[in-house]
Amino acid sequence: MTEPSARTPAPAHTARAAHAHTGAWAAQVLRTRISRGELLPGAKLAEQGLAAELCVSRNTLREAFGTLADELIVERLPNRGVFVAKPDAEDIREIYRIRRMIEPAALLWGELTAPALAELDEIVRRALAALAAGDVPGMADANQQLHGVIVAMAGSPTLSTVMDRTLARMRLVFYRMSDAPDFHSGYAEHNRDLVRMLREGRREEAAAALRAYLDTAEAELLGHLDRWGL
Amino acid sequence: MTEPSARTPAPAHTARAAHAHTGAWAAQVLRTRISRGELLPGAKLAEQGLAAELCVSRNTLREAFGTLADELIVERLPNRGVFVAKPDAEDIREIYRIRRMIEPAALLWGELTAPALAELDEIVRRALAALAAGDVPGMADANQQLHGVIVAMAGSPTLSTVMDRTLARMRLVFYRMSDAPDFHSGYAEHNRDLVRMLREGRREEAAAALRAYLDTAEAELLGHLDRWGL
DNA sequence: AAACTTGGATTGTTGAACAATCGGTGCCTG
DNA sequence: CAGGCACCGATTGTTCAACAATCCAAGTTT
Repeated sequence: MTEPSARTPAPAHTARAAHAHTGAWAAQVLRTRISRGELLPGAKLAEQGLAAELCVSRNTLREAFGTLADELIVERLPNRGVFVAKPDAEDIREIYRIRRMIEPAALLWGELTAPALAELDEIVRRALAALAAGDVPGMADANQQLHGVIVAMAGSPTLSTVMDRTLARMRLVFYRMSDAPDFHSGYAEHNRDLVRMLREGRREEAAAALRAYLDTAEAELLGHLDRWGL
Repeated sequence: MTEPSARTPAPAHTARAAHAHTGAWAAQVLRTRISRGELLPGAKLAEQGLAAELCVSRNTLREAFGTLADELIVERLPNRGVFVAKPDAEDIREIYRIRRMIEPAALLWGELTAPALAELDEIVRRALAALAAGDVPGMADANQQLHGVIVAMAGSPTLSTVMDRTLARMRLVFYRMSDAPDFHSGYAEHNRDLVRMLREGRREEAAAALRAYLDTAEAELLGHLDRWGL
């Protein structure tokens, strides 16, 4: 069953792409919804309703759940259901443990190509523009892209996937703290300095600065999580 | 869940999976079989036969396939079937890209505890004993354990999982080259030196040595892959 | 009011069914 | 005799309907 699905009142969803595997397609739909904040941390994903809404069988939806659970975007409670992951303090610590390892490693030992540097410059430019415009989502996007490109310097698809999933979990953290103040304003200029060090070949310095940066960011997030409780 | 496993031989009778995650149980069974070399790279995993042998439905087995495909232990060719992964040169390069990042990072920035050091010593001791006895599988095991413990110093379950999966892929590489000469003899003493540097707090030195070690190991594997073709 | 029982809803798993696709076989054509 | 083409069986992709197991909440009993 590829395109058709014309048998049900296709809900507000134009997505009817040629899905290689229906399960993967469903996973991508849910991934996107979660990433956009349409499904907030803690929300329940009921099999019956979702299967009907996506026009896939429960079995196929279940396959998608397995994928998302592997990515820790979703939590599976046996016999209770599937819920959007709700990162707690320990999750935040784990996120930063990962980032504190692979990001500085990529800075130190990754391949520093001209295109990569150009890309970093462009992202920094966008981040500074967003900062000047007070565009918080824009700064958040640029920030995530920058750190993704840093890890991409390692040249490893696997590590880039790990980073992508980690950043997806970071987004869940931010959705949990949507009422907390802005975290990104202070980081745009910091990122600019980081790229400058890289361009000048001061790799050890950049790695150390990034590790310090990640330490303070983690502490700040944990502090706000404490303040805003739960 | 799924009990203490311990149930590979008898196919039919005893295998009534306890109600937990039958899919995860099936995945673990296949993971073990592959890791032991009972299923060699390139072997086909037919849905029908395997489902019958494991006493699970095709749907459940398919869930297990999804898990293993995510782990890159298994390759899924659309409409053709599922096969045990057969790592090629590019896979080897990717494996070492990963290891060259996360292992030295763990050495540099991980937590160097006394129990971890004791564990490393014990593993080195076993590796040297295996070397003296000419016990190649023993050396291979000790080697993998050592590098697993190194990454565990990072304190991150996620990174340890990445490393576990990477080592599982390494095992597939070795199964592909079972006719090639022994790779491990030269590494036991190298690992001993590595642990000594760590114990003396010479972290940068240990990280650099490990990166060099990984470079030569990769080159050696790639060379043998070329020599023995395909 | 606390503990127990019951009922309804949801998940976990299965088996069968059907469409889609692949690999090979053998025929036909040139 | 070589090459291409259509058919055929086998396997995969997906769905459906059913049932057992489990959980949650409400109602009942003491």
